[in-house]
Amino acid sequence: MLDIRAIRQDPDRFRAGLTRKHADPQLIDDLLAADEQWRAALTETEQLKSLRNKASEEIARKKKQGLDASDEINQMRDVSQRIKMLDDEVRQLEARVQELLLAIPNIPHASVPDGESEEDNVPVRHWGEKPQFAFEPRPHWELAEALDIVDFERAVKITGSRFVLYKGLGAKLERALANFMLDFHVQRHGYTEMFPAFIANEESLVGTGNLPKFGDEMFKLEGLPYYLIPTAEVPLTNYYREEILTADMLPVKLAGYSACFRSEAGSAGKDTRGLIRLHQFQKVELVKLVTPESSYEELESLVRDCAAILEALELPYRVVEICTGDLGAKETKKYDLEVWLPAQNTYREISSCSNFEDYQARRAGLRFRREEGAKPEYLHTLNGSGLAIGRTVAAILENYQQEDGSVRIPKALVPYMGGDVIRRPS
RNA sequence: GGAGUGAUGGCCGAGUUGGUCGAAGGCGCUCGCCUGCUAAGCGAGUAUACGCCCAAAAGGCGUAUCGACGGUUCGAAUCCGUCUCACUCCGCCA
Repeated sequence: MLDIRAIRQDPDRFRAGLTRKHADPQLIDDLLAADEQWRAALTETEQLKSLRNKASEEIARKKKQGLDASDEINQMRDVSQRIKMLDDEVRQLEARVQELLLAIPNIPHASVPDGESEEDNVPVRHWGEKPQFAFEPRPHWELAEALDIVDFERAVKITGSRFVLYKGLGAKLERALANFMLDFHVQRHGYTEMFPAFIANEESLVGTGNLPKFGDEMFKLEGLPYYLIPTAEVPLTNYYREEILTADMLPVKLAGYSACFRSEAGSAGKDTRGLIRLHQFQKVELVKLVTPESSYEELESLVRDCAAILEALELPYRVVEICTGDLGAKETKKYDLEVWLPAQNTYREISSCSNFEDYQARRAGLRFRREEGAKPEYLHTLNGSGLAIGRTVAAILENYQQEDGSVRIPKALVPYMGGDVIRRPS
């Protein structure tokens, strides 16, 4: 959520920001109109309440002295009626302002490259050597099926399409990656490990910005105000919701493993094979709560933290800076890490690292005090995938495959796997 | 799931015959005084949000907030209703 006071003060800046993001700048004018109505009504009730408070004191005093106060009481009867009506109006107008405010996207940071779509995203850095094969590299789903480590067909029987079941060393690989990533971020990067519930309530989802606008991208529990989390970002960012932190707690760095559930509405026909786009996948997510002045530095270090996993696994990747047209609603700036998938001859998103500035912090009431007695200020929040595990499995299978269909295990993962190769069952 | 108890400020805790209660008192914290040092003692201060005034800050004014929502009333922390949460006991359960 944007700062309504900042919008009142300089609406053009926000209209321009929305235009850059290819959002409708008219949203700002709708908001300002509603805001004006709300404040006019608010001023009126507050004046009446002030009158009533004074009269109440007067009545109390008179009664204490045994004097008659029925004149005042009768007058206030009407005033109270009027207040009741106006209060109702104020509530509705305020709700309208809130609704509009919650629906307005964040505006991009000045450094974000302009662009229409993902076509215009800017690769900023490449790492690693793409593997050379003396044979035609096979896609990860073929490898996985041949190795009998992922069962695509039976998973559909058990649940439905876009669900998978890991089996044998596939299941172990999934578990090994989770452990490896968590240990790595905790030990090398100083994150605190968190294991959240996979269900979150509506307040939390509003806090991170998934509601009210993106409810159809999630699975909702029938008859309950609960959703399956689309990412551990939700519980982690909401961990300190409605709290005021002290400066010495910052930066807060959390690493959480969870399953992530996405309805993938509107993605029919895309990535229907393999491990790339599923209704459930597992991920280690990094969340940071930081001071406003440090958030862009923290974004760079977040990208490095996530990239370090790819480097440790020796998977080639590139960093892409997301352009204004491809930026999500909540973000001011975002980098994607894309891993090399040789069988598809393409880079594929495996992590997404974003700065939200105070957009989520305002929604979730995440604040801090610089020192004892100082005014509370909103934090900046960031998050990044470190990494999406299913896509990491896909990347390992494709990059580490050998001609006989076996797959080597990256060195860093061998202690977690207890072996250095996955072979075809005999 | 059944029964009971409770929810007040950073914390503890008064306040339930409705009336200057944003809320006593204590603790904590901040600043100052005092004091060989520390402790103790003394004094002052110590919530949040929103609106208005002010170019802005400082500051001032107003409104709201005693779990949430709604009701009664001129007036509610105090009365009534609904809900939520926490705790205890019983049942069930990995």
